[in-house]
Amino acid sequence: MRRSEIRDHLLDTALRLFNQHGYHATGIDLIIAEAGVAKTTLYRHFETKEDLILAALERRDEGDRNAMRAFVEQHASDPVERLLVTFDFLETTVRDKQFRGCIFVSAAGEHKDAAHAVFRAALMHKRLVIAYFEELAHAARFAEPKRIATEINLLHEGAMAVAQMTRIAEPARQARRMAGQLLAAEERSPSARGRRPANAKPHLAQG
Amino acid sequence: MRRSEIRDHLLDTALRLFNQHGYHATGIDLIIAEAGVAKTTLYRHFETKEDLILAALERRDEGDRNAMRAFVEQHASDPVERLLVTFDFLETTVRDKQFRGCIFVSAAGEHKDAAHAVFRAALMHKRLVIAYFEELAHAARFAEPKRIATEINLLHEGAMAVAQMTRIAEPARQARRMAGQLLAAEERSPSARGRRPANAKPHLAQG
DNA sequence: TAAGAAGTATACCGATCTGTATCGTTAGGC
DNA sequence: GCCTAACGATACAGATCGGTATACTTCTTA
Repeated sequence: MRRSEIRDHLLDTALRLFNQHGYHATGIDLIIAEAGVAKTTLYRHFETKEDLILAALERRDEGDRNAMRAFVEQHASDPVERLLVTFDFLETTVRDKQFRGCIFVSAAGEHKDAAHAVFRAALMHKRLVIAYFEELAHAARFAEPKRIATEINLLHEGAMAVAQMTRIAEPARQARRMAGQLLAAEERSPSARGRRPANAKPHLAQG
Repeated sequence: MRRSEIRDHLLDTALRLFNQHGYHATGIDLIIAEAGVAKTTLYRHFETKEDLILAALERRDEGDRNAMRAFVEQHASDPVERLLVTFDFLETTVRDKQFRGCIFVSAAGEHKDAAHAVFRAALMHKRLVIAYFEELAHAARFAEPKRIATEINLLHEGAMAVAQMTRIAEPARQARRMAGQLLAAEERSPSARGRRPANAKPHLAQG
């Protein structure tokens, strides 16, 4: 392994173990053993375990949001449909056999102080995801894109929490159907309704 | 403190600290210090820390579900309204300044192995809550009470996850409005529709 | 009221935790 | 090709973890 790759390899290994066992339950010794590097090397890249966690969350934040954007742009062009397609992306996430809940919610759950850097990093991820939903809701010309975004986000969070316990992908599909039902009843700007009547898209109600 | 009260006092102290700091981050020494008992006493009541966690979750499971039942029965008699009132109970929960996320989701998040006793205890709580929702959905004569129950549950989980991060109560109200919107569009058995037309209850759509 | 169960206080155990120190080796940029 | 920074390996420090042992005291109850 080239030296320039070590940092990312450490982050990926740590993310895998944090997801598998949790943050407190994953020791530094396990991380370096799984990554196959010396402890000195880890502490040359990251000052403390908390720094490692923060860097790992940052990496995952970027990766996840980029992946969602790419998935959405590839699977739908209609802006309303794009909001629903985010649930298809979610389904691919929870369908992974290694899925054990949202790592950001888990991170906040193990660092519950709202002033803690790890909590704030997790919160920032959620805010950026909601901002993306709002961007989609705005493009779809919904009358209240902010509210639509938080509703979509609430359904995402619910599906992930349920899937964390049941370890099945159905909650993601159920959340998609619920979102379709709700969006079909939402007001959109006249120009949007003119081009695409809100009640004329069966996929909206059927998810 | 009477000796018969010590066990419950230990469980309440442990629950408070688990909620405040998490399960791994809460040490035995802190629990006994906060409870004001000797370590020997704790280990006379609970064989291991895991046993303490399990007993604490069990206590909280019973308390929470009883509280929700009592709240619902006190605040609504109409069976559809009762499903929505569960979100008012949720709002009282997340409005507590000490709310830091669902302790069962956090427990599962820190004990991610689906075969782990703590994970299974958390899962059992969720199943019992869904069973109660199904009971309410059945009483409301919805055509698919099982699906309705899981949808209500998904909204509950979403609201709790969002409130865990934002530390505000609004997600609970938003989830109630979403539930009202969804239930208003649901089919109910003829006798139910005969007595109470599904589309004639404005509170359903407005939450 | 006497006996026994359960409480307190404290010292201790071995394991594990994060993080550091030491030192020989290796790889990459000039 | 050489110099230096980064690597691997290992030992270790100091704190904390869950859990036990011991010795003394207090409450409960038959």
